[in-house]
Amino acid sequence: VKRPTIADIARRAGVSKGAVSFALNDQPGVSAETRRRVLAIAKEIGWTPNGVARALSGAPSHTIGMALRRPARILGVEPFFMELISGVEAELSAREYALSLQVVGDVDAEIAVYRRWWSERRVDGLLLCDLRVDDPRIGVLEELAVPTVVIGAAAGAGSLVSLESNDGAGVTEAVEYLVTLGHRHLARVAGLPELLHTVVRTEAFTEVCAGLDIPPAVTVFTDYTGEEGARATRRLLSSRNRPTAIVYDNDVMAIAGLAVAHEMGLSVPGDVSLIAWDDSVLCQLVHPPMTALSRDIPAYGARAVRKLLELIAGQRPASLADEPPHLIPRGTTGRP
Amino acid sequence: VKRPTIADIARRAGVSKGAVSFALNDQPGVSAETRRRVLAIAKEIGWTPNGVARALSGAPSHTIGMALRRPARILGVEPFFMELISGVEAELSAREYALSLQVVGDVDAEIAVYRRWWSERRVDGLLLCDLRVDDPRIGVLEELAVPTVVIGAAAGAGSLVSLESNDGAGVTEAVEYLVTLGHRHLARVAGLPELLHTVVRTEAFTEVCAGLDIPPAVTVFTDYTGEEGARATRRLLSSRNRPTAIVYDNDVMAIAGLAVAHEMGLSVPGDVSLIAWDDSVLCQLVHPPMTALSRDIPAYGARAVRKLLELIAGQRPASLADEPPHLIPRGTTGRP
DNA sequence: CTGAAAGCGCTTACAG
DNA sequence: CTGAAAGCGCTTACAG
Repeated sequence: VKRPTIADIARRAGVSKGAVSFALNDQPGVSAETRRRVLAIAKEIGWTPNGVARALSGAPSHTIGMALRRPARILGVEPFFMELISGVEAELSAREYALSLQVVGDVDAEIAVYRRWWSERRVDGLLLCDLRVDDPRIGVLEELAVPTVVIGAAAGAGSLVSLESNDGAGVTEAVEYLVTLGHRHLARVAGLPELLHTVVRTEAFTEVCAGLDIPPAVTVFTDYTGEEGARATRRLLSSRNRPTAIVYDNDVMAIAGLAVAHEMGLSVPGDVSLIAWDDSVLCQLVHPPMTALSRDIPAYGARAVRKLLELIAGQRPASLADEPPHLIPRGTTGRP
Repeated sequence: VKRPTIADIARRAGVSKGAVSFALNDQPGVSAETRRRVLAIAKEIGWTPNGVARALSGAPSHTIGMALRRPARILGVEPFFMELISGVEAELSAREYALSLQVVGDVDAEIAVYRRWWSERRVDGLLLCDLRVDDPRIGVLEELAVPTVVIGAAAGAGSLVSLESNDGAGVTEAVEYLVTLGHRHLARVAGLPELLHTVVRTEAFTEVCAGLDIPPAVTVFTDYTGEEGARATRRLLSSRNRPTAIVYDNDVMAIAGLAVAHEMGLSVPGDVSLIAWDDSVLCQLVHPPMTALSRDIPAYGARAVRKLLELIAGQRPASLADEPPHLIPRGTTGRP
């Protein structure tokens, strides 16, 4: 059950291990004839490279790393990450790259993982998610000089390359749509306030509301769970100055909000309009079906990977904003 | 930015690299005094082990592997895997183990990944999901003799250790409950027919229905998506011999089925009762709330990991069935 | 109890 | 164009 090594190939081919390595890696230093013979023998005896040995010699690992710090209970609930990962995987596996995924408990553990991965050359680059205000990870990764693409909000990405999620455009589209319908009292059930993309959305809300000359949207921060989404909705809908429309930072909270509205005897969209950020089957299946800001998350992950691979290849891709989300009007929005 | 190695420690301590290695790994062969000194120096200069080098020397990698072969679009939709993974991660990280996760396209790619992982000692063991009828992975893993715990159905697990998901108990509970309510015409919207746990559920249905002296449940196979769940429901509800109750193999399909029933003008549970396999926020948030077969999936993942770690430690844990799912009656079930 | 050495499978300067 | 050697950071027999 012993795997063949380059030493086996070298013996059979009657050349040195070094020559075999050059031939196998398409490097100059061997004749065309030797290269051909080495490749044929490698194929014949079923040789495959030993990634661990390569990594120890400092060769690229053909692996990119991603650490997730969201609490476990949110990971299971939000399809966002699995969709992102499926797009990432699709792009990587087409190029024979692997993904190393690690769930971490806190930012120190996360940074320790990056340091280890990079110093052991276990990864050739990183995908960085969920940027926070004054994120300590940025400085560390800049110092390590590990190829990194920041996903999501990018204002605090420092010198790292980023692929922004264009949340501002989403806010604009949602608010303009609601205002066109006649709404003036907007609310937002937001995610974790320390996440940068929450901040970006909040600022965009302020700006867009001011630009359209309506009162600023009331914002309630949550942890993304259905429970907190329901609680926030209950609070908003029982306040004396009840909003006529609510925008939610994810679909789970929007669905929970819809249930609360029904429970309170309010009609949707008659009494209150609802919009979910990120579309999903959930949004299509509830009654009335949920108006949503949709984006192609797997494609987003795939684009981020392509950028990262360019970076690893020594290019210097530009930071950009990704495609804006687009609004899919369904049954939960109407005139106030 | 160069990481300290055991050679640095050896130089400072005035001993050999071998002695340092023994001290660091708590192996016999060094005096208590030397061990203490080595440990102190390692801590002082911030030494951490290089996993790649250890792996190349055949030491345990403190990593377990898991390959997922579900199509990407299903991964994003079903919370099952993220919940399982979060339980697995929780248990692993408490013991300083890492998880290697790889999404693969087909069974050959999956087997290739296992061979590579094992021969490079990138993993100490595997978690195996989604067993199929005559699963070719079993024979390969038996031959490689890699510590493996099979999750889910275990009938075809060969000599591998398994932690069955106890689907039979779930079927019994659901069917007995429906029959007690007065149902006699049951249907089931099942998952992929080639998955072993689908087969196990089908057989359990046949057996339980026969035991309770009611006609066998009509079964429609799907790919787990909401689309196919909706289509299957439409077909069942428009057949001349309409079932009075439908059990779904996952929550997404059950929610889709509920939407179809509403669309067709049928009352739930007045005209038809619905039960979802696996509870989730979706089930709690729809109207009426969905009766569900609930199980603690993170705990299940954690238990599987504990079994695997026992196996890796050289013990021979027994194969068992996990806790049975329990029925949570909600609004979608009632008398026919 | 300790040291010196070989080896894991590869890559990469360094000589010819 | 090719070979022989050193090295990546560790572990583990093998001698003392």
